[in-house]
Amino acid sequence: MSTAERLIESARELLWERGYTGTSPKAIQQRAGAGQGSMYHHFAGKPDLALAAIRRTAEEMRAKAEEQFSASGTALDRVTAYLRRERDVLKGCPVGRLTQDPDVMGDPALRAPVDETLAWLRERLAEVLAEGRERGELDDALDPRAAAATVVAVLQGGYVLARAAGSVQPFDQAITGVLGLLTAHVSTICASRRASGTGAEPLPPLS
Amino acid sequence: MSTAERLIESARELLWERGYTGTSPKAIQQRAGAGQGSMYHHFAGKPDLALAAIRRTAEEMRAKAEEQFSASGTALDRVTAYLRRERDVLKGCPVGRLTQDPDVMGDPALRAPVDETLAWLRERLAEVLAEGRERGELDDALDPRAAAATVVAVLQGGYVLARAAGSVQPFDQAITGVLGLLTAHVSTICASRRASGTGAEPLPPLS
DNA sequence: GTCTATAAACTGATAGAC
DNA sequence: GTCTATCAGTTTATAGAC
Repeated sequence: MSTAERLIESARELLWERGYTGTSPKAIQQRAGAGQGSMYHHFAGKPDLALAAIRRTAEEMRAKAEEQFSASGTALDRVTAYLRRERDVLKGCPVGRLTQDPDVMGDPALRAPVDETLAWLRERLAEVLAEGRERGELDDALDPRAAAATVVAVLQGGYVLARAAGSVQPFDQAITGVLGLLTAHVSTICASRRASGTGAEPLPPLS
Repeated sequence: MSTAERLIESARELLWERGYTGTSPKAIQQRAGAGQGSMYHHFAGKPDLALAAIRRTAEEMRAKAEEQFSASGTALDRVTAYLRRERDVLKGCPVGRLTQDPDVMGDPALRAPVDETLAWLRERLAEVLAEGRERGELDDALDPRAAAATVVAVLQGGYVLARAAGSVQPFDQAITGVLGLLTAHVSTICASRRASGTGAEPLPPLS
């Protein structure tokens, strides 16, 4: 791996672990095994290197999410696959955590990938949910945009709860909770079943 | 206000705006209008002052939440009041944001109030939801602990989305979304109504 | 109690040798 | 390209005058 690559990867790790303010150029250089001059040869400075790191992290995050979003199965299957995907829960979200960094949010260039990534996640999830509604998998009462924002928020907030507790338990509970709430919107067939006391039964396969 | 008080209040503001790592003793002193010696006379150092500030913020947060939790009305009324309460959305949660600060999470004393506050929020919300279920307001299918974790996560994640977007819109959408999902669990009466196409009507008053 | 002075380490960057 | 040297400013204190 080239020196520039090692610097970017080291910056990605440190930004995830310690944030922008908590990450010094020196720390990045040491982790990358590079000297001062080497870093300033490849990058204009800390913000420039951070931008490269943040862009790569954002890109990677979208690619991983798209794997679940574009998979086969019902809308709820895909949302469940996304939420239940293996994650480094206690490390938190490498993109979401940057929203707490005033120096990142104060720099339009650094902020843009953060903004775009979370906006893309909401849009893409809204599309998946809207598709599920059109197919008759999901209740018409469900607002795809609002539900999408809720799903992304549960994920971001789940990380916060897990880190505070030092345990994945509250994260898992939050995910379980929102999936349970979404299940109640799985077509009106489900609602009528629940009303007649047979809610525990699975739905029939899709046509 | 005494010098010690001014230092604590200044620390609270700066911890909210810039986090622990991003807040220097010098910045706290300047905002408080106090000298170096003054701060070190009243507090052992940055961690000690931060602890006083974090404890106060945590206490205030619990007190505000308890206002809504212990209010009158149905469980859903109280959860709605809590979620819809006026908030400084773009500033984020002064307690939740500390979970992103490795120096806070690495110090057991600083971490404790953060952990305890978010755990208390989940427990208290679970109690409110369990009470609503016992009263027959909420569906038996709803898991109070999971739903409570979801509600707190939506709040914490909503802040993240709002800060990323630079707008309260995704926060409001996430809240609207989770309240919409919860509404589907408002007693089985609601489910049968939705199944029969009269879901827009309000529920009858409680006995 | 509050102030100024001092200090060792770190931060973010530049200069110039190799 | 990579290195070491240097630097002005900041961070987190401590010391001691008032």
